[in-house]
Amino acid sequence: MKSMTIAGLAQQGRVGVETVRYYQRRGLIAEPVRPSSMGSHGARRYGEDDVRRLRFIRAAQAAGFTLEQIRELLDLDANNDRARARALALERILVLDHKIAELSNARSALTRLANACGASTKGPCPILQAFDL
Amino acid sequence: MKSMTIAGLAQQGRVGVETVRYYQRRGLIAEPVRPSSMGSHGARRYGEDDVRRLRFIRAAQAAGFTLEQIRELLDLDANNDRARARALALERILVLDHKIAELSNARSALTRLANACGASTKGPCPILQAFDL
DNA sequence: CTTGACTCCGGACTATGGTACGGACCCCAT
DNA sequence: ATGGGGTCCGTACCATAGTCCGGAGTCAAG
Repeated sequence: MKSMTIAGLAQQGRVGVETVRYYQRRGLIAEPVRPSSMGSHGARRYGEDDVRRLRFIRAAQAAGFTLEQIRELLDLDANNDRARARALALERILVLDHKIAELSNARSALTRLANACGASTKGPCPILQAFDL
Repeated sequence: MKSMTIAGLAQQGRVGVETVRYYQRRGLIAEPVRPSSMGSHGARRYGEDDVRRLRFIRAAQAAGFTLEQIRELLDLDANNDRARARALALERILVLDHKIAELSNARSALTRLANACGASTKGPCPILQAFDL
């Protein structure tokens, strides 16, 4: 399993082939040289590094980074720019903390709403009031 | 402050006028009858109910509902469909729990990354490894 | 040596949630 | 009564992150 084609890479990264191609266009994944015996056609081959890169992209996305920011992170990795990487990470942690708090509040509101709507079958279910924190 | 124009409503809901109009097109906010003395022109007037509705939309968005789902919630509120409202709330809580866990993991990963990148100035800053949980 | 699966590529299309624009119209203060 | 700002309306445009399409080339098995 040392070398695979784009379909294999996509599968290992749990994304579609078109998504891989899209990331290539966006500069997130390098387009390997084609081992064309002649002319310029032939399928590209990918390895473990590409799979790691692809997985990193998905994880970073889950962390809320945009593809553009992920592109920067990958560049940073190549450049070994520790300070900038650290700054981006700390910045994102702040946003994440905010987001986590927000979602937790929303969760409380929804729990209250679900309880209120389950409590009885009469009277209005206070949907609009659910988020009045 | 009993009645206001669209600009006032937008301000109270901390959104832009264009956004209010967009929500109207999407059916999230009713378009009040225009108190046209004659013909069919005259600015619409909005009240506290509309502000509440607008704020609800923003809060529900923060909870991860799409505008389409929010439209459904608002319809439910009008219809008093407790069961469906409860189901939507419970469903969303599951997604929220998943999302919160995901973001918490990402936060840990970023904290480790920030530490690693701050620890020393030499050696590679393991950006790609940051999300290998 | 043909057929079918896969690849490459550019460009068009989708969904979501807005944001901007231009012309027509209307209301209020000066 | 007039001029500027606000409103109304449709349409167009934006960013993000894909997803799909059609044609052309290629490769491997039968």
